[in-house]
Amino acid sequence: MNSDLSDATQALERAAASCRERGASLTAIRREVLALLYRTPKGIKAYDLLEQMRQTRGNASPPTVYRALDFLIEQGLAHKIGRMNLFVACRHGAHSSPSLFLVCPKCNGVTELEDPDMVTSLYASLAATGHRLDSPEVEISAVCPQCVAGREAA
Amino acid sequence: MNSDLSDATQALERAAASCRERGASLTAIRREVLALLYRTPKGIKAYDLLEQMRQTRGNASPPTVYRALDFLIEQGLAHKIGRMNLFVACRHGAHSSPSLFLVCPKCNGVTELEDPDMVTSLYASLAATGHRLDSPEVEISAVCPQCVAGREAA
DNA sequence: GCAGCGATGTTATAACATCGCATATCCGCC
DNA sequence: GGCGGATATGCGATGTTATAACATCGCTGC
Repeated sequence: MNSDLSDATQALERAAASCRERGASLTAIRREVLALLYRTPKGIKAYDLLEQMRQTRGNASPPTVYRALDFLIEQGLAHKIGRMNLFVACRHGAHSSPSLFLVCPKCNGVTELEDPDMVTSLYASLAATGHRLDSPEVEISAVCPQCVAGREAA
Repeated sequence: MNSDLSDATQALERAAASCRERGASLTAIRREVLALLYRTPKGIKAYDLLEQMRQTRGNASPPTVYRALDFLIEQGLAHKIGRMNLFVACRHGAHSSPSLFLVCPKCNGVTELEDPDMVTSLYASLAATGHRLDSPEVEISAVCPQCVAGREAA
């Protein structure tokens, strides 16, 4: 039972473990931020995150949030979506392959697309021009199914 | 002779013509902004653009620049690179297919990659998940050849 | 003239992100 | 136990990016 809750808890445990392996530590603040990211799969803005944080931690300030986010991104546990200034949790524990993020311009939601063929194809194109893919984030602006169907669903 | 200069001039003429076709007009301000974009193929930030603008147009303000940029983007003459808050001119007159931008995290440079196969593959993946590609901009963080070679070239 | 309209000017402010420095906390070491 | 360094946090100010809101200008058609 209690699927969501225990899923999130397990994910946090895994995240903590993977940090430990690297000699980093998932402190209380970072853990809270990561938990909030897990709770908002469509992505969340730094200042909305800050507002949430203040409910349990009244003295939270912008640096509190940004430092935690920077840490999580460094650890590969989260990503930043540049276009929308949105942050999302990474879906796969050890982002083995780069991720494609679909950012919906209508509702600002972010979903992650995993498509190995896509990634392979990308790599080939990049290699051909001498580029090297370095960040595991590929952002694509695309209208999400809800907004395609409902014409404004958020 | 005089390759660059006349190239830019020709590009501006083409841009003006394509605006006219749509009932839009490439005014002096917009033309200046576009010219500046042509001169900085690796992309430029809005406030740097503003600074440039002020040299010939002392009263330029943020909205001056942002409105011109919005217009150029609407007309498909420019793109915004979300991750870096960078603006670049579009390379192909009438962006028939979406563009792939390679953003170098080392030097912040932007290059545009045209790869029809890539785009086809992308479309297929998106369609499979119910998404619809709406913006002609796809940003990919990738180290550019110079930085791959030189280990910090900017 | 003057209404209508798109473009521009101008001021202020919203939204996003970082700096700099002081303090606290953890951990290994003596 | 106490010291010292590294890491994390608190906190205020500041820097950077973008838009809101409203006034004005200049053209075009009537």
